[in-house]
Amino acid sequence: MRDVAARAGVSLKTVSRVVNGETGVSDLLAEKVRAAAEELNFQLNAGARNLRRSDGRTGTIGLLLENVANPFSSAVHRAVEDVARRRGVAVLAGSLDETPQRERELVATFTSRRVDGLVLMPAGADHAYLVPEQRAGTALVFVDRAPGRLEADVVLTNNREGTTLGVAHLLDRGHERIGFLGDLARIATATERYDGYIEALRAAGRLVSADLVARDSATVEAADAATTDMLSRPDAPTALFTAQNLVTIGAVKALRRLGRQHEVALVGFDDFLLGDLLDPPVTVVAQDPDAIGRVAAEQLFRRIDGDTGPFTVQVVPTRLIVRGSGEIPPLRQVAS
Amino acid sequence: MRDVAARAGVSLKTVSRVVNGETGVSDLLAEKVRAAAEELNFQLNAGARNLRRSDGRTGTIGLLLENVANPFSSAVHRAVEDVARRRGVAVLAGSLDETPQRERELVATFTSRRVDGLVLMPAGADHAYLVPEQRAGTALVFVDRAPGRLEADVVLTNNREGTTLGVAHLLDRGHERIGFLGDLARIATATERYDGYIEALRAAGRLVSADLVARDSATVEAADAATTDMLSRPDAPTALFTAQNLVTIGAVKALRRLGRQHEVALVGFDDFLLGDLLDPPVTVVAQDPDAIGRVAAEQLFRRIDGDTGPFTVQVVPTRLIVRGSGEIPPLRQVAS
DNA sequence: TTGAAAGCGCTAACAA
DNA sequence: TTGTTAGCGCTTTCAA
Repeated sequence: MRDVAARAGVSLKTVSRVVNGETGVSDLLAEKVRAAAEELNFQLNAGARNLRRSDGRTGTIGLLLENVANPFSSAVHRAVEDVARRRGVAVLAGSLDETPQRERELVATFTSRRVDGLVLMPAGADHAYLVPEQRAGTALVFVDRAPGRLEADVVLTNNREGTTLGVAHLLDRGHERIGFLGDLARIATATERYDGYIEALRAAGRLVSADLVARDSATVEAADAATTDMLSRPDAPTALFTAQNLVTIGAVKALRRLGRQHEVALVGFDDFLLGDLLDPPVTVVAQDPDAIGRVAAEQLFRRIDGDTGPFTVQVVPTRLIVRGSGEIPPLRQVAS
Repeated sequence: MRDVAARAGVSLKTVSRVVNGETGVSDLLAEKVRAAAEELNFQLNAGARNLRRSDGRTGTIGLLLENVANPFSSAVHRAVEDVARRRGVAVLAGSLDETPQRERELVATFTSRRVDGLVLMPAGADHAYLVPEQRAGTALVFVDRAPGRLEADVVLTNNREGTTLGVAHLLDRGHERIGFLGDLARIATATERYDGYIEALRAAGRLVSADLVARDSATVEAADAATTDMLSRPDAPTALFTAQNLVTIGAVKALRRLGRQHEVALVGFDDFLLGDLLDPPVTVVAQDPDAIGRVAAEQLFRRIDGDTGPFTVQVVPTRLIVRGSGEIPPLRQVAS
């Protein structure tokens, strides 16, 4: 910037004014400055500006996701990016892989770069460590999972209600024995979905049978095995509710291998690419990652802009997408 | 940092030494400093450090992708992140949506934050605008597509050879009329894949028939329509090569709707989630986004670490994954 | 082993 | 309308 000033024959401050689009610079000088900046390929140093500025804004936010490569996380990412882009804000992103320690490391990496705010899909359960950061003015919005030991804005999926919706759909079609396959029980959303399953059964006056429940089936392979196992039992379920993406895929694989995909009903939580092209097409309770990301980013920027209202909990609704697998009627038990 | 110094009763410089792990500080003082830093929740300001440091490193890199939410891009993202994480480097990411203007905007957003390097999956064809940036010492690695009017390191997929492999696979099974459905011709990789198709036919002594080629079918809908159209012609192909992800899905949909998915052979370029669960499972020429991202990031850090060797072109091989759809034999034309 | 002083590139506050 | 000075939080340089 000094070089630009020298070349344009003006003071540093004048260059600063032109670069920042401030008023009160004559057209003549402004033009000279612009020409000099162009010739020297001048680019404002955002770090230096931030150091001196009174508002202390870096125009950068941090985004902590389960895994930048997973479809749900990356859809949230894209939605956050779109909101940030409109304001010229850059997005630092990182993956946590359900590792609380990684969460703390990434938060430190981002806050040391003085991000204006953080959108977190948290891996840990205790966020008290963020209190000083929050007090220092960093905006914090949690997505998909609520913070622990910390008050902050949250944007959540309707996990319990969505599951209830899906399970009720199966009950309505006459299924009496509905199996539940879920993600790791230590993950809050997994527990909420399990609660939804229980609630739907209770509401219909059904008993919950322990041998129809397989929680902690976190991978495709585990879900495949659990499904195979559950269906081989004497009192096998006539329908399955799979509470997560990979779990659904594992169940589809197992049903396919057993040749029972047109016999056992299936409703999955969370939509996935090509679910409509499978045979039968998979009925799902779809989340809306796009809305989650957008709502979270908008809340974040509201805080960054100075909103000091009470913390909010925003719930993004799920939607039942009927495609076929969830509408298979119960198989009549053959008397043996 | 000044506060920490005051509280520990030492000079600024001593705190700096401790925080940076420099040697030559007595254990006593170092401990005092650490205690004070802890009490005050001290966190080093990365921006201020960068402003003063001689090497000018920010410990941040920029990553420009086609779209952070698309499976190929996000897999590259994850691989880059993993390499960066090992060095404590943060990653700024953004989507270009095939828009050259957006590419320039994002580059500016990132370079004004003084990233140490940039990994680009470019949208534009002219990268001369990056010359000053490159001269200023920003490391530049292109992925998936080569730069235009600029010399830089590149990591590419074996597009032409991969396509040749897939088309030869169909020729080997006796197909004489093989349709080609491709992405926008202005995208370099799309053209390379088309060239591979031509080359495979030529190598087998076949003629290229214009009515078997539909380039510019960039969306699922366009590919669906093109497939439907092509298969309704008198001299319809007995096999299809689809040169991109969404194009493959469009073709699958069309074949399914026509009820000909077990009749017309299909080989797609680029693998996709659940391709193995479709009926028939889809044979593909798979790229390796993981390797692409890893190799690119490693090259980037080599440059950041001062490697001044000649620019490199690294080609990541593709792999034919045989699943069923590509092994359907040619349908005998019924004499009418 | 420790510290004082200068200055990175920029903007705030004030002066001309 | 334009410019001068100080200082953001840190590291470098040099001195003690």
